[in-house]
Amino acid sequence: MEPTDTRSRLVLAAMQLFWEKGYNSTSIADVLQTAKVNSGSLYHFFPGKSDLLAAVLDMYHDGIRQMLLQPAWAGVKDPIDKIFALLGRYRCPIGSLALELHEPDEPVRERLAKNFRAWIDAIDDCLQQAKVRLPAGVTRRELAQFVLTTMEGGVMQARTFRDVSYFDAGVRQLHHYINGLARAPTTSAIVKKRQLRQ
Amino acid sequence: MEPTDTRSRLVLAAMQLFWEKGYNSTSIADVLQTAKVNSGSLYHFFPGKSDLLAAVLDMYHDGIRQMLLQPAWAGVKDPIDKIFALLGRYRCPIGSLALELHEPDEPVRERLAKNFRAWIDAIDDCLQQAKVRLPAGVTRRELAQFVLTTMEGGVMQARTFRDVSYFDAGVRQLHHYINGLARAPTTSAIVKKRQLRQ
DNA sequence: GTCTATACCCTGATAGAC
DNA sequence: GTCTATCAGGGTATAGAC
Repeated sequence: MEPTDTRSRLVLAAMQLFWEKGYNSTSIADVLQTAKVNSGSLYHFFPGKSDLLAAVLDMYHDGIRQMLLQPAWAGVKDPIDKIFALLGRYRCPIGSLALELHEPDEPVRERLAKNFRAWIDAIDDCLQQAKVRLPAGVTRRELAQFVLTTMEGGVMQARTFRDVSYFDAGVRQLHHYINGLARAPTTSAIVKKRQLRQ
Repeated sequence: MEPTDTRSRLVLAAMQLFWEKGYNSTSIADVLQTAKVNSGSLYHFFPGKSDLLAAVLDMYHDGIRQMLLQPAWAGVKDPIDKIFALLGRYRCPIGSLALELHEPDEPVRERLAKNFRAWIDAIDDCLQQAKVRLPAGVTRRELAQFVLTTMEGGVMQARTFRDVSYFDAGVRQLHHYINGLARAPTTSAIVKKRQLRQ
């Protein structure tokens, strides 16, 4: 398993192409050409195209911490800020794939869901850390899902209008919402005082 | 132009199939079979498949008031309630198409945007009617966009998780957000009093 | 405007030698 | 594990008589 063995080259090429052109518009031939691999080799590793997609989704999932969260959160302490650091940097690449596939086969669908869940978990963690600043009535998990909803919906609108500001506007609204919910970052001592006051 | 002329049958069949199976997974042959039309006739009316899609999108756009807004708003007076009546009933059929097409040609993209804009306009109208109940700082248009963002993002998540409750959860969060912004429905007299008080 | 037949291409996938 | 050559099928679109 060298850094550029055949299988890896295939998955990497597929990842890139699926991202750039979408799944349907990427042909096996495209992947072979980009990866500089021959047809026979691809089918040695993968039974078919959708298995290649599954491998790509696995790679996304496995890399989420190291490749996405860590760099986005470098130097960011406040958990709420972390959420928006994430939104500021990424437009969840999985989302485009998720809707492009109208009825994905089960292995693929599972992996899409697994990726979504990983994003929601990451945001949920942030909210958990900001727990004391959130009012009691807030369903944390649901709010975490809502962050992802905003991200996905924003991506879709931005793409259709060919204008990223639609994405930004969605994030701004979400920020407004969460700011309205959460108290400003404070030390736990101050928070406790506030809680007592209510 | 009878009610079931060839062209209409084609557009209607395409609309139905694009909705059920998606655009890519619907073949021309599928459309022909459903519409009970022959290949030659289709190409007499439409240069190609994407032109058929454009016609479908036009039909969606032209029907938005009569077929979507009117039935959803029957008996609903409060403008904020109208927004959620819409969300309660529809899952914006255009959204699925919008992301399925990774890079739609310009005529199609324009029509997708036009449809989105029509939805945003409808929601914007509601917000406009509820204007006095919204705080001054709210960017109305952006909030209207955000409603659509929630809708689209919710559709995507619900589909991936194969669970509509993800959509419902998004709507609930949005409701929570807007409730936090808007004052309760009141007569204009009371509203005026409140405004004076501030 | 409608019909049948069909061209033509690109797709995913396979065969089988090396 | 890798290579070349190739298949079978379905896709969009066309031809040309009626």
